[in-house]
Amino acid sequence: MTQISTVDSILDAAETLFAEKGFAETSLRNITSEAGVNLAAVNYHFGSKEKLIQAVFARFLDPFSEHLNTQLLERFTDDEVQPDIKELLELFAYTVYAMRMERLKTKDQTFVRLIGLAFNQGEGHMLKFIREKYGDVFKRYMGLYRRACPNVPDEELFWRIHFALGAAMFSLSGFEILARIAPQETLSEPPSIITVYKYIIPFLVAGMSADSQT
Amino acid sequence: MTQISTVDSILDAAETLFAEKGFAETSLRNITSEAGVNLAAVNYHFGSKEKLIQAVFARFLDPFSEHLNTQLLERFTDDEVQPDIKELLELFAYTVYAMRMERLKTKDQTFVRLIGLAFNQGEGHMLKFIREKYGDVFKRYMGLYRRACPNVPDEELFWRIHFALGAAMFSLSGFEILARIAPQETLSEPPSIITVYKYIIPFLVAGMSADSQT
DNA sequence: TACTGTTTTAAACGCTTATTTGAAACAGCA
DNA sequence: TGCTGTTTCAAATAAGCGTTTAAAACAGTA
Repeated sequence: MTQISTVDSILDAAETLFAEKGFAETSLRNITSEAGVNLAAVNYHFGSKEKLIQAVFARFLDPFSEHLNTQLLERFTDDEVQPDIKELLELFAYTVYAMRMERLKTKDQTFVRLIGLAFNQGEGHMLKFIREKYGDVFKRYMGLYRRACPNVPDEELFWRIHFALGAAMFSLSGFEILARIAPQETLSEPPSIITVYKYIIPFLVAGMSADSQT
Repeated sequence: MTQISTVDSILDAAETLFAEKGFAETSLRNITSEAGVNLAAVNYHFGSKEKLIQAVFARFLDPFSEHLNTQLLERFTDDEVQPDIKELLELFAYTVYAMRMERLKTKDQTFVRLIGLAFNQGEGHMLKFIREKYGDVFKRYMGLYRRACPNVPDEELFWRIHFALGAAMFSLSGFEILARIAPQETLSEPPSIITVYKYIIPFLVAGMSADSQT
């Protein structure tokens, strides 16, 4: 067990607690006592609670968007070829999953829950922060769907992508609660979050490929 | 303009503010000053903030579940006929829309945002309250999907329904923000929340009807 | 009018919050 | 060792929170 810095233990604790309870419900005293550091450390190292929240997001969104971006440039270079919807969805899912694997102590649904929080209780400035920092990668990703679904008009495609985003975020971030009430196919196999990945891909592929509502 | 009671103005203000900012971020002082009533009125009429939250939910979920239930019993009585997925989705969408129409002052996405809050920051006891009060109607509704998708196993169908729920909740509750950045098909027609209803139905029908992941 | 129960009011309660402060502890270097 | 900049610490600050209280205002009835 290597010694980790004050900054990192604050980020670790904040990430976990934010994902579990939300921003407002998590106090700095919660975070610092969980991290085993002094209360004043947050304001010393980050300046304010607000900036701590942004730092938590930056820590996992930076590698996430970088990973996604390099994969996009690597695997979808040819402008002539029509990208495969399933491949696009799987790439995104795998990137989320890879981020999770990089830090073993983090729970499966932590990242998705944080993203959901940004949308639901960020009061705008959180989404603004995310859009400004990571908007370009997202736009490039959306552009590939544009090419993958040439028969779907721009407006409808925009909403379809957000339908997909919502489906994924809701089911993944609420996985722990939902898995408890979900029926199980086989008793031998305990329900893991992989199940959701397995089921959601064909669901979204079908939705994205549906005939347009002209 | 008819005079409304203290209780109702508290519920109105609480509903709006909760949907906008969440439970924890909305103080009783916010609510009572917005409602134009005394601070103590909340604890006098509702007992506590917690019970006020439940009252806000009950006020719109009671008529919602009743409307949905009567429609289900009315239109899907015959156990032999296989229900149509599109009809099931449209019934749900219409019920949400009808609840919105009943109270004109309420914003389009208020109800969906509240439901989303219950899932995201209810800390369990909110979902418990909803499940206990409205679980039966939801189960009956889910049972119809069971019959409508005979080739999809229970577990996969369960997740598909929650994918659909997530897609709807995310896009509807975030409509105001998303509509601002969405491309518009025709400039003549201003983007309304009806657009989302129009687009999401075929998306979800296709997803729910997709081949199972056996 | 006098008495009733209900509702509203202003003020206070005790507690938690984010943030600030100044001193103490620590590091690296002369 | 003595100095310097960085980091940690306990304590205090001011503000906001949900909730309670006791008195005032109100409505209905006898």
